[in-house]
Amino acid sequence: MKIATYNVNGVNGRLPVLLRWLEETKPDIVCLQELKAPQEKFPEKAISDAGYKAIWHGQKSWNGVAILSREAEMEEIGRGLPGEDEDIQSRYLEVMINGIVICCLYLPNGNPAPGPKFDYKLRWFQRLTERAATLLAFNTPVILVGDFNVIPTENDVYKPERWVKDALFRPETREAYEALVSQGWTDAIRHLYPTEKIYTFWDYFRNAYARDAGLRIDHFLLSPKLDKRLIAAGVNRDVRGWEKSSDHAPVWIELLDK
DNA sequence: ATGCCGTGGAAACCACGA
Repeated sequence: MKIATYNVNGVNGRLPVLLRWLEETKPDIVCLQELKAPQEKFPEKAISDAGYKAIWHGQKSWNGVAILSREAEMEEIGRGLPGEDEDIQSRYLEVMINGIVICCLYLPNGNPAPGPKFDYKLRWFQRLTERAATLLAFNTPVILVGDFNVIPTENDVYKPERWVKDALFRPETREAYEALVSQGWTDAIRHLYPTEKIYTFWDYFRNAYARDAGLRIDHFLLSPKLDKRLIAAGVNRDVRGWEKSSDHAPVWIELLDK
């Protein structure tokens, strides 16, 4: 079973690229972030014609997450993170597929930091960590997947010294990520590739992709025991080089079917 | 050190992203 995540940066503007990538790689489950489309403007027909069922949580202009499934039935558990009633940003969607809880997330960017946006990022992170603990307590397989907007370590960025004051790499952010992971989660990419330079995002500016000036900010966190089913993982780097690409590349993992 | 590009929505510019 192949599961992928892709921050599309606009699901409608990205539709040709998204459909080509789905056709070429045929993941079984897909988590999308940054739909940038209201609920009624999600391209349901095109996704359906491509062979995928979809559940999505849209929002006008910003954010938005979706989960697609090619064959397996998919049941929604919930949308939005508990813990802050006034939070109306569409950044979290939770479904059950094949006995696995899939949590598709788009963690706030948090810049400029410090400031209210960074405070929101840290609050959101705390809520995610609480939800993650709740899910772990059920002892069912869970995957936290998506755009975390976190550079976990110096090995996950082309030039760490340039990012130390950035909301993606500040100590508070890395500590929050470490606190979450230490609940017992496995960072799938790092589990298989402990030391390699692996990036999932390259800025549109300054020829970043050609220079390989990238960041690793899209992650799969696997609940205990699920790591034993992890057989492969990678980044579809070439997609970042396609015409009209997102600034993120798709990331994928392959799990042993149970 | 930097929003230089890209997207969406509204309005012919601006907010926002990382």
